[in-house]
Amino acid sequence: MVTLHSFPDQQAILNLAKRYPQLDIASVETCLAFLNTTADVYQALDVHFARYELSMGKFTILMQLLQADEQGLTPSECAEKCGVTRATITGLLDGLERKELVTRKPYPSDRRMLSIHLTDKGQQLLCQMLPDHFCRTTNLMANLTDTEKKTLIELLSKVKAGTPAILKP
Amino acid sequence: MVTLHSFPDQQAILNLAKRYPQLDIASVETCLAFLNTTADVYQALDVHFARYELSMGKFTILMQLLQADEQGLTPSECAEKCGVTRATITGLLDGLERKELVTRKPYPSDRRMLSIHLTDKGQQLLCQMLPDHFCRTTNLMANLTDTEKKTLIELLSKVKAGTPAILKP
DNA sequence: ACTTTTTAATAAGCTAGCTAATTAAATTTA
DNA sequence: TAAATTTAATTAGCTAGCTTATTAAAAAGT
Repeated sequence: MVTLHSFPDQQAILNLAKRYPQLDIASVETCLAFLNTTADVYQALDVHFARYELSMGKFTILMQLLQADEQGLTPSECAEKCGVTRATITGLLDGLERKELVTRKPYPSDRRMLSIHLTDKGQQLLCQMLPDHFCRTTNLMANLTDTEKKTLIELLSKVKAGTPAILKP
Repeated sequence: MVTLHSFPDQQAILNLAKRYPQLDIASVETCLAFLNTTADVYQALDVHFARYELSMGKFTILMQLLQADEQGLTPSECAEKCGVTRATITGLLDGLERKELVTRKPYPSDRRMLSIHLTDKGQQLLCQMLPDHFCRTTNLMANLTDTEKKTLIELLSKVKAGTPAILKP
């Protein structure tokens, strides 16, 4: 999980800007605000999921399985839907299986694959926690009006559109 | 690092909203937009820091040391400024020391403490990478006008203000 | 002056992410 | 039909975060 904060004060940014003309103060401040908010939100979410002895990764898999049909999902499908590698999914499923929240079943037509299903216990846990979960998610965003939520989504998509600039060689 | 994505489609959110009246669609969509943007930005930043054989945590420590005075920083001060535990700082300093970017020196007046300093090599690495780093940070935010950057900072601080709602028992 | 408590850094053990390699199974190629 | 290639899941090894415990050193209390 990410709890890293960065707290440079205004003076530190100004000092750096003197030495590095490439530093755009407004951009750096926006970036730092984003990273600091991320650290806080993730830390709070970790506490939240820990109440139910879950992590965000485990919870995400459970949610994907809740919405899957009777065939379940393969580990590869879980990896794709959750945006992590298959190796990571293996570890997460190990934990979920140990807690008896999911089962790994053979895939009928391909012995390389598995079919992952929610157990009754897993379904019950989600039923129990989702009201609380959605309440908290709603309250996380309660300080924003509906217009502000839309604005935030638009601005975040502009930030996201800038990520290739970091990846470029 | 966090690369977890969550990609529920519109229909999935609507289905859940039918079963869980606590689910506020606008809040969940805003939250998911935030988490997805976070995943992308962190993934891109990981690639960026990896070019210099660093991680965000290591880079943050180096930046704190760059701005420190001649006394350096203690590991405790690093932990506080970076927002992680002292145990985590120990591991990060191990890596930075192995790369000869920092040195651990005895603290003059208290043998429990250490004084951490940038090496010449560490300073040279920062001088070399910071122009590129600030260019990329500027480009990450280039799709936003200055007004939008200020708006984003304000909206993020409202999100951050909502984190106690997740922490509350 | 000695004992107790607190503090700093680290070690141990864990989770969750990654990459690369491995094994078994399916598909493709010749 | 057999060999070669590709795929799915896992394993191994790593990093970076955490908590808890440990050890050495300083501070506080008696």
